[in-house]
Amino acid sequence: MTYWLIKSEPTDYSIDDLAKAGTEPWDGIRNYQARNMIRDTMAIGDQALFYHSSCKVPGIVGLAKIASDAYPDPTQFDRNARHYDPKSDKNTPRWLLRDIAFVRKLSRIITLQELKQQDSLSDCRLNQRGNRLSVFPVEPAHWRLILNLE
DNA sequence: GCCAACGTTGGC
DNA sequence: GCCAACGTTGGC
Repeated sequence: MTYWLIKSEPTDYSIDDLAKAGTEPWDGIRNYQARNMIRDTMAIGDQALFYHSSCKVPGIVGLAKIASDAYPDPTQFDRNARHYDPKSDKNTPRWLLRDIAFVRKLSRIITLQELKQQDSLSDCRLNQRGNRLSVFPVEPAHWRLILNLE
């Protein structure tokens, strides 16, 4: 059982989109470190903080949970997809994904600015420099701390 | 295997 | 739109 943080650009896919869909294949991850965690460490039922990035107010906006095992991301073979990967072979797909399910929206956005002000979260990956991974594990203590800010 | 060039992420 | 901090690619 691992807690996660997953990022999404709200203009691309927001927490409201997930709320409407209920469950959604979490596609487009094209980073080996992220791929390995999706494949090896994630488990069905794991919970995740849903984070909005590259937007006016970056921050945590909701909760989701992992809803499937890992399987090949179909968008890697789609010539017209944004994350098409011509070098990925259908017999040994390079990129995997999992379905994620909507749990709930937070009552308010817990902003990145706020999270940065928490001394106890200074060793959370979110607050470390050059943090560009779109998915990473969150310590249980950090998880509780973050949700207590809600 | 090194490393420069290039591409991407994401806050600001 | 800028730029820091990566990750990836490809020549050698």
